[in-house]
Amino acid sequence: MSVNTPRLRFSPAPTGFLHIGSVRTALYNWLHARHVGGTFILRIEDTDVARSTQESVDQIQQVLHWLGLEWDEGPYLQSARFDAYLAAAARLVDESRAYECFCTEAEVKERNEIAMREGRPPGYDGRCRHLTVDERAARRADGLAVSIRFRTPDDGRSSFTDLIRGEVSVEWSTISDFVIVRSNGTPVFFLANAIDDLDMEITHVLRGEDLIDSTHRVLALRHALGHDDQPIYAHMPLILGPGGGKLSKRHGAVSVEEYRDAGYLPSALLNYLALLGWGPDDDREILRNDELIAEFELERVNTSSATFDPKKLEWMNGEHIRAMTLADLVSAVLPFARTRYADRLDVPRFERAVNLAQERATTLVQIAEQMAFLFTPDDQLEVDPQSWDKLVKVERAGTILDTVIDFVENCEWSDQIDPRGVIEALGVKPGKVMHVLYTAVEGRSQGLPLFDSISMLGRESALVRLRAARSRL
RNA sequence: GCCCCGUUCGUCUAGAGGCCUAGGACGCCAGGUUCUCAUCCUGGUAACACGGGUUCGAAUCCCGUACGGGGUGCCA
Repeated sequence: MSVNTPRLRFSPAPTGFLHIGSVRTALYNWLHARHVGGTFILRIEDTDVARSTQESVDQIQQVLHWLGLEWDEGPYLQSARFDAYLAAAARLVDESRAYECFCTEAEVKERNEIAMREGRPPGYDGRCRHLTVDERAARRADGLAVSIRFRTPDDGRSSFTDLIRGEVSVEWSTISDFVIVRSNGTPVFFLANAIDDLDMEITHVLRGEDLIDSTHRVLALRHALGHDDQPIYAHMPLILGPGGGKLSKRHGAVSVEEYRDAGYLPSALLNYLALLGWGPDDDREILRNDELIAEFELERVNTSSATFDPKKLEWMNGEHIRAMTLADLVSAVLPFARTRYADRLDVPRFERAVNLAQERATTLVQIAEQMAFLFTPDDQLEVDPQSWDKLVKVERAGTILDTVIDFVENCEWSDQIDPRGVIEALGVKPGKVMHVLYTAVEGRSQGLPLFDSISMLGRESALVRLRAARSRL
């Protein structure tokens, strides 16, 4: 009805953590809204009072904020609009487009199971469809619980145009009457969804493919409510776990919080998710948010479901880390450093270490861990067993350490303490034994560049560590 | 069971009838650069699910089969 700006909504159910698939739905809605200058609305679909939690409502908003998917309107809570839905349901009953149903959930379920067993299609059998006024009154007098069921058309087809898939249609006879108000008096998704999209003048509905079949029911409801116009629908492919099937906990992290805590950047997560089912029309893979917005085309979204690949996400996160300014990266790593070595953190050294780690890390957590040796007291430095084994096997390891200790003791101090000369003088190729020094100084045979590391630690601390390794030999 | 949607390298994808002896990216493998590791560079591996049509010509269009996913809830 409004022919003004496009209006889109992300409408999660607050029944748990925000799944990575839901995040992509939010992202595509947001991207399209921003791309066309539309309005992005957050609507919480909490009609299932029993399963919805305030905690989840808060979490959804936190996660969206963290990702930078800011909404323009809302959050609207459906639980605050029950009156509107119930009034509409009452109207539908008056008009005979819906009817009171006295079957209990358990009864319907049982009948469905019997039908399945006997090879008949399941679905509501229409038992309460044609009750007379008297029959209804009698049942109510018996104190039976009442739900309201929508009467679906008996024949004909339902169809709509999907922006991604084209025409989607189905035979009405395969869709049975469905509940729109539970016997506890609360409205069901289909009803609330239909009414809200109407009231909020939603123009584009982008959601997961799992909702494609429910579209027909929502459309029938809209029609019954007096609206024959349809929003533009686009059903996006689902995200599968490695090996196919639902992406679930057994595949690793499936909630955004887990990725955030593992040191992933919002920009990388968004970039990766955007590319799962869509791509710009050139070969670019690393895209900033503003580039995603500029390039995003709903018409280019794929039709087939995609498998989530943690490896590629990790690579992409590394790319985003490398693309950051040092100042941004420093503040991004800071919280991770604080939780690890809060009081020992010294800022100039931290910044220098971040700078060194930037080109060799894929997550923020990795960066924080790579520099841990800098903020660990000398006597608490943990030496990685494998690295130590490797050190022990080096011929003349003791001599090498002695020589380097002597060098570090007497050399002129600078920001690059390079012991290669004295090692070479021993007749040993420095490259082959450098891991000895890494292990002694950093606790691992691999890590931040050694010359910088010794310099950052300072002469005294470096000597303590080298001597500790020497005497442990 | 019935209904809906889908099917290009292991994975994400390009491909809208001839430009495809199918391109890019991740991964993997092999080299190179480098103070370690990583980054980076070079090269390699590897795919149009199958069967019928339509057409001079099909990865691209149609039909069927197989396979995968979703729905069939008083969940959303």
